[in-house]
Amino acid sequence: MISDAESRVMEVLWQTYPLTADEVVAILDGHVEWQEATIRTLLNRLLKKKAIAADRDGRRYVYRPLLERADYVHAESKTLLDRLFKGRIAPMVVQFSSRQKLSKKDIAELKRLIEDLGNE
Amino acid sequence: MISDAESRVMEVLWQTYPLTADEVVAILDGHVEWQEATIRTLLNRLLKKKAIAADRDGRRYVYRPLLERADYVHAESKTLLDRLFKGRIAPMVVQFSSRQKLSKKDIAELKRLIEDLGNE
DNA sequence: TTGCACCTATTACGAACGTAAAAGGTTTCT
DNA sequence: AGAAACCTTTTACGTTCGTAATAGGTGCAA
Repeated sequence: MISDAESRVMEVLWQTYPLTADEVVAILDGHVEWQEATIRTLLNRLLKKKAIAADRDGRRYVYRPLLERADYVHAESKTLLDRLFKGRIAPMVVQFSSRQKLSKKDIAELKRLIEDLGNE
Repeated sequence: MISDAESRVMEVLWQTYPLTADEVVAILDGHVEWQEATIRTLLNRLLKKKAIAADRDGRRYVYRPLLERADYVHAESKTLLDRLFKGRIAPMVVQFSSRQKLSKKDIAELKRLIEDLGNE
């Protein structure tokens, strides 16, 4: 429901909000190669999709997210897992680690998680 | 590069190949609600994208995958991880488990993986 | 050999996307 | 008041996607 380009804008608002359109543009500048007009279009599409809200602030609007990042992230993750790994996370991790060496940090984090899950 | 609908067709061919268009249609029947024509369109788009190949077999074609599932799966996973988790898998697992209880099977599998990775 | 059956290839069409320019409405400066 | 500046809202346009229908070619039965 939220497109790739739109999610770039969401990321900005998840980081800080409220922001004016100009501020969003400023933050994205250098990271993406979009014209200001493009970013305004994306803000409007997100508005129409109720992913963000706009509050009037004097003569301009300030935008803030309505959709929460955690919900979005979970939905996207679940879609991918369902589509490619029958909904299970372990096979994804296994597959991933067979292609790309996990960092020490990753291993440590996973280890800790497993331990926590184990003795609860 | 490969769309959602197209990947449904790829899954069929990854499972068994070569297959005629009719066979693909037969296998998908009941799983998706597409007309035969739709599936043929998808096969042609996949051909154009070089994701599959068609070999003439008498008066018809048999299709087989060119793109390997493991490559596709890895690419898709990586894209998602990069976009949402800065490329790291552990945060994804942590996030996921905070939203959705991991099955015993998942936990066991992860545990085994971690152990294998640990002492190598 | 001619029409039919059976395939494949071409064309269609609306919605969503990426990307952006143009038009409109308010302040504000002069 | 009129023009300029600054925002927002509309409109645009080429692609890709989902979903199909139709046209085109070829071997086989009559």
